[in-house]
Amino acid sequence: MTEGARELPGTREAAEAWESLFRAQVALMRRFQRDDVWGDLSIREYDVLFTLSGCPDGTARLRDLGENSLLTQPSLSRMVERLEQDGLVRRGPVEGDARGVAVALTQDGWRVQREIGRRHVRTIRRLVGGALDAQELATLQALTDKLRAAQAGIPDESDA
Amino acid sequence: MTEGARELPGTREAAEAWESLFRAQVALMRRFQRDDVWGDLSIREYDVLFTLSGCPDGTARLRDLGENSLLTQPSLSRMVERLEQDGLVRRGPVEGDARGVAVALTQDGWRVQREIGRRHVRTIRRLVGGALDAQELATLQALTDKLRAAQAGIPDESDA
DNA sequence: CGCCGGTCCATGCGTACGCATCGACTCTCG
DNA sequence: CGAGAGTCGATGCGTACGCATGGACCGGCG
Repeated sequence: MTEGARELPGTREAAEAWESLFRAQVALMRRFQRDDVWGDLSIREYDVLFTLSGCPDGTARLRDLGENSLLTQPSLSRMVERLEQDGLVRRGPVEGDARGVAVALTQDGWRVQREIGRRHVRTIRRLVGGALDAQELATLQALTDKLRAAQAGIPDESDA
Repeated sequence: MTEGARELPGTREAAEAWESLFRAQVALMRRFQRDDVWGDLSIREYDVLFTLSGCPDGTARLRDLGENSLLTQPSLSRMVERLEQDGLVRRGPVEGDARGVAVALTQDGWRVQREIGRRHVRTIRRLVGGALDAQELATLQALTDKLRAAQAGIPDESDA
């Protein structure tokens, strides 16, 4: 603490860590986007398929899909509509809640996700695995997992 | 290595680290977006102002701005056009290259960036600083800096 | 000097996005 | 059981986006 400014402890550290995290994500994302592995769909659409592929039966509620996405609810709703027209997902009712929409991967959806994922993971290995060793990767994963998990416990506004 | 699959060493570790990093970024970004600190401009527009605020004289070439952004060149071009109409930046010629466009923060641009930045950094401190301690933040920053820096040295295609 | 490939930014165009809102349904509570 | 608040997803509408392309300029080479 060499400055005289009455800065709350940890503010600079937090801001700089976030900026580094954000910039790293942007730099990698730019390269992933340029990568020629996405076929006909956008990286955001792939992300939805990927999320579904990690859900039981490749199925999730529209609402739950939105939790892991930066898209707004209307945008996600229309994206799923397009994915259904492309035959990659199917929309159906939710057991026990007539408001809900269940989104499920079709056979084609599984296949497309697997094919793109296989190519994509190769790029990840090259760009991420080529930058950090196994120990560093484990540490990075632990820290970002912790960072993400903690968000659930922090309220929207701090002014108690 | 307990699996029989012929998986290249480090592939899973790299993929899992990237997914954790990505999800953490999405989770934080969602909360930042909901945060009521952005005034009239989008988070992407603020990011441009923030980048400019870290450049000498608050000035950068359009091309260089694009390097730190996920936006395409045409989108960035039009965003800067809007920011100029809003009086936040000024476009001018580049010394020694008549093709280039220099983007500079105006007085209003500096002020708006500072005001939003001040509020935003408070949220960062709460959500990021509230999740990791100083040591962890330093480690996270070091790893993501290294990850980002390494991208410059990795070619687009690996198939030599 | 004149040409030619490469770079930099702008523009036409179709599409996906976010915001506001709506209709349908669920849940709570009197 | 019925009313009102809350949740979930769809839709109208204006706008920002990405893709393809164009025009201006730079740099190298004959």
